[in-house]
Amino acid sequence: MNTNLRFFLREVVVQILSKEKLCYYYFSYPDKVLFLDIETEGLSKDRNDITVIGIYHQGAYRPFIKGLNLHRAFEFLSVIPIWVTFNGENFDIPFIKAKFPELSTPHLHIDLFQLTRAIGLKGGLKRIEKALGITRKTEGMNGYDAVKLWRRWEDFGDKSALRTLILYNREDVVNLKRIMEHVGRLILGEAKNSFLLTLKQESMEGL
DNA sequence: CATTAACGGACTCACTCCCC
DNA sequence: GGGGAGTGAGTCCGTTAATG
Repeated sequence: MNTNLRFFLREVVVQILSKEKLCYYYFSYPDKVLFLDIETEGLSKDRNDITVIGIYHQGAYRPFIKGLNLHRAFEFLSVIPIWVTFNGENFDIPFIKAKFPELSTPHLHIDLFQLTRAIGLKGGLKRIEKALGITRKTEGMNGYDAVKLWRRWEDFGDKSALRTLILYNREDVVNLKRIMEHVGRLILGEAKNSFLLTLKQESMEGL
């Protein structure tokens, strides 16, 4: 086997194992996993602030709101080592780092954006929810609506806007778990099948 | 040996996608 | 609208094979 081919195969194995490993840890340590989704005032972590941090941990959803209790999210984020996000690598975590510079990053970060792509599920969170048959009360809303809802709360004290924003964030973060369960079972199932297939082929060759 | 075409890897660049 | 990652098309360059 030439060097390039060997290098390529090793990369493939590492890729497969890393996906599998993330899912393995997810299912092995459910009490050490939190689902995280933030809402912000805009897209720039330098210019815009976090408005809501939604954390779903052991079946309980907790919203942390700017101006009320946002800093208390730190207590969860600093203690729970496995974080599950959607596109968090490029969005949520840079914002969190900017907000809490003293916070160490998660020991294990599962970015569902990468895992869903890896299994051929294309698109953003909302599109993937649809593909998996997941419905929501805040159907049709997007992140920019979340910005506008926050402005209504902050500028006019509109409590219903804040309630809708929290509901939107709750559905985002709870649906992360449903997607994670689906993707995780699929990846670990595939890994198990490919392992069994290899065993079967090897035993056939032995005959 | 010299030339040329064909091929493939490496690289760039523009574009798209994703989060709010 | 900000910014990072992925993707696909286009380009360049080195290697190889074919041919005179």
